[in-house]
Amino acid sequence: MSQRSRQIPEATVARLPVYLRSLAELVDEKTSTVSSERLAEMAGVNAAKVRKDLSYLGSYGTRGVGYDVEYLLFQMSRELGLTHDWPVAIVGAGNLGSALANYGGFTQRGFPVVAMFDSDRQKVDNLIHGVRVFHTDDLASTASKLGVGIGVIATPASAAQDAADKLVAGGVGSILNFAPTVISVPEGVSLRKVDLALELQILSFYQEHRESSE
Amino acid sequence: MSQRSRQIPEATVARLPVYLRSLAELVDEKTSTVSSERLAEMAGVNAAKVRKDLSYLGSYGTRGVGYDVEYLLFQMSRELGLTHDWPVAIVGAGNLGSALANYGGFTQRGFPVVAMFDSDRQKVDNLIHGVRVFHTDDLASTASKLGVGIGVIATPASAAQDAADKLVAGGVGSILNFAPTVISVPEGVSLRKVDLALELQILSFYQEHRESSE
DNA sequence: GTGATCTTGTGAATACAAGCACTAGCGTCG
DNA sequence: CGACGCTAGTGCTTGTATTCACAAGATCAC
Ligand SMILES: NC(=O)c1ccc[n+]([C@@H]2O[C@H](COP(=O)([O-])OP(=O)(O)OC[C@H]3O[C@@H](n4cnc5c(N)ncnc54)[C@H](O)[C@@H]3O)[C@@H](O)[C@H]2O)c1
Ligand SMILES: NC(=O)c1ccc[n+]([C@@H]2O[C@H](COP(=O)([O-])OP(=O)(O)OC[C@H]3O[C@@H](n4cnc5c(N)ncnc54)[C@H](O)[C@@H]3O)[C@@H](O)[C@H]2O)c1
Repeated sequence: MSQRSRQIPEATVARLPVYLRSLAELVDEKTSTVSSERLAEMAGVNAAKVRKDLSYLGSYGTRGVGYDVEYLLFQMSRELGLTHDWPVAIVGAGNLGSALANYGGFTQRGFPVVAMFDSDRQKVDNLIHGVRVFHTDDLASTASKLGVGIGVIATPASAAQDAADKLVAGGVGSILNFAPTVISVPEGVSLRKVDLALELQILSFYQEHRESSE
Repeated sequence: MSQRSRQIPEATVARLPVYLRSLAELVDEKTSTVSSERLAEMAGVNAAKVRKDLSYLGSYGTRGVGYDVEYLLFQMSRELGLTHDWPVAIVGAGNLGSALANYGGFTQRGFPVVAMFDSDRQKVDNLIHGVRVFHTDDLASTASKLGVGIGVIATPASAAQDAADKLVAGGVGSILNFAPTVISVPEGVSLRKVDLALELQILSFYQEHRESSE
C-alpha cells in the first residue's frame, strides 16, 4: 500500500494549475480560507467540479468552513511536482525560441531554461538571455548531461519530429511542441502542443457559424 | 429548413484544423484521394474517429475508394469559415504581441493583423511589421471600424479582462488570450486561451508521477 | 446542549466522447 | 456479369467527464 493509486482524471489535471494560480492570488491578498464557490468563480468553472477535483488530492477541506489556502496550495504544488525545478531545453533558436528564452515567466515558475539547440552553426555558442545555444548534433548528450526534464520544440514544422526524437534519445520525458505539425513520441513520454493557427481556425469556425445564424 | 442544424461536437471541431493541415500536405504531394486510415495516421488519431468526424460535414467520401483530397479540403475550409479572411487585432504591443505581429504564419493562413493596441503612449503610432499601434482608448471604435473579428490579448494578466471588455465593446466575437489569467466574456463570444505556464505544469505533473513510480 | 447555517465530499444521474464492429456501396477483375 | 476486395458511414457499447443533490461534519449563537 505504498502507492496511493488514486488515478487523477486528465481533465482534472489540466485544471489544477488554474486553481493553483487562483490560490497564489489569494495568498497575495492574505486570504486564509476559501470556499469551493469562491475558487470556482476565480477559476471560471462550477463549484461542484472544484470540489470533485480537489477531492482527488485528498480531503483537505473543512466542512462548513472551506479550504485552508496555504495548505491547499502546498498540497497542490506537491502533487503537480512543483516543489522542485524542472530544467527546460528549447530546440530552435529562432524568433519564437528566443522570445521564450527571454521570457522571465518560465524560470520564475520553476522551469529554468538550461540550454537551447539549433542546427544553424551561426547560432551555436551564442548566448540568448544568458542561455547557451548548442548544436543539435549534441542534443541528446547535452540534454542528458544537464538533466533536462522538459523539451520545448520551436523549430520549423519539418524539423519537429527530428527534434522530438533527439529529445527522447536524451532522456527527456515531456515535450511541448509549438511547431504546427503532428509529432509522435514513444509511450511513456508526455506530449502537449500549442498551435496558434489551430486556435484561430477553431475560433473562425464558431464565429462563422454564429454569424450565419444571425 | 434553411438551417442544417447538424450540430458538430466540440471535440470534432478541435480536430478539423488538424485534418485540414494534413489535407494541405496531401495536395502538396499531389495525392488526389486519401483513405480514412491514411488521414488518421497523419493526424495522429484513429480511423473510426476520422470517419465519424468527417461524416458531420456530410458524406463526401466514396466507399471502396476514400475521400477526394481537394474536394474535402474545400468543404472543410468552407465549414471552418476559411474561405474569407478574418481581420485580427492584437492588444499589447510588448514582446509577445510584437512577435506575433512579425510572424507571417497568421496572414498567410487568412488571419491578417490589421491593428495593434497598447496603453503605453510611447508605443502608439509605431509601426510593427507594418501594423499600426493605436491607443487602447480607441480600441472599441477602431476595432469596430476595421471590422475586427478576432482579438488576441497579449497584455500583462492584470490588464487582460479590461482588454477583453474593450474588444467585446468593439464587436469582436472571438478572443484568444495569452495572458495567464481567467477572463470572462458575455455569452455569444468565443474564448480560447494559450497558457504556457499551465502547459508546463501539466507536463510536470505527469513527469513527477512517472518518475515516482519507476 | 440544541438548533440554525455553512460548506465539503460523494453517490447517482446525465451528458459527451471514443471506439468497435458491422453494413452498405463502389470498383475491378476474371 | 457476378463475386470479391476495399473503404465509407453508422448503430451500439463502453468509457470518461460533468453536474446535481443531499448527507455528514463543522461552527456559531444563545
Ligand atoms: N514566431 C511566432 O510568433 C510563431 C507563432 C506560432 C507558431 N510558430 C511556430 O514556431 C516555430 C518556430 O517559429 P520561428 O518564428 O521561431 O521560426 P524561425 O525560422 O525564426 O526559427 C526556427 C529556428 O529553428 C532552427 N532550425 C531549423 N531546423 C532545425 C533543426 N533540424 N534542428 C534544430 N533547429 C532547427 C532554425 O535555424 C531557426 O533558428 C515554427 O514551427 C512556427 O510555425 C511561431
Ligand atoms: N513573452 C513571452 O514569451 C510570453 C510567453 C508566455 C506568456 N506571455 C504572456 O503574454 C503577456 C504579454 O507578455 P510580454 O512578454 O509581451 O509582456 P510585455 O511587458 O513585453 O508587453 C506587455 C504590453 O502590454 C501593454 N499594456 C499594459 N497594460 C495594458 C493595457 N491596459 N491595455 C493595453 N496594453 C497594455 C504594455 O504597454 C506592453 O507593451 C503576458 O501576460 C505574459 O505573461 C508571454
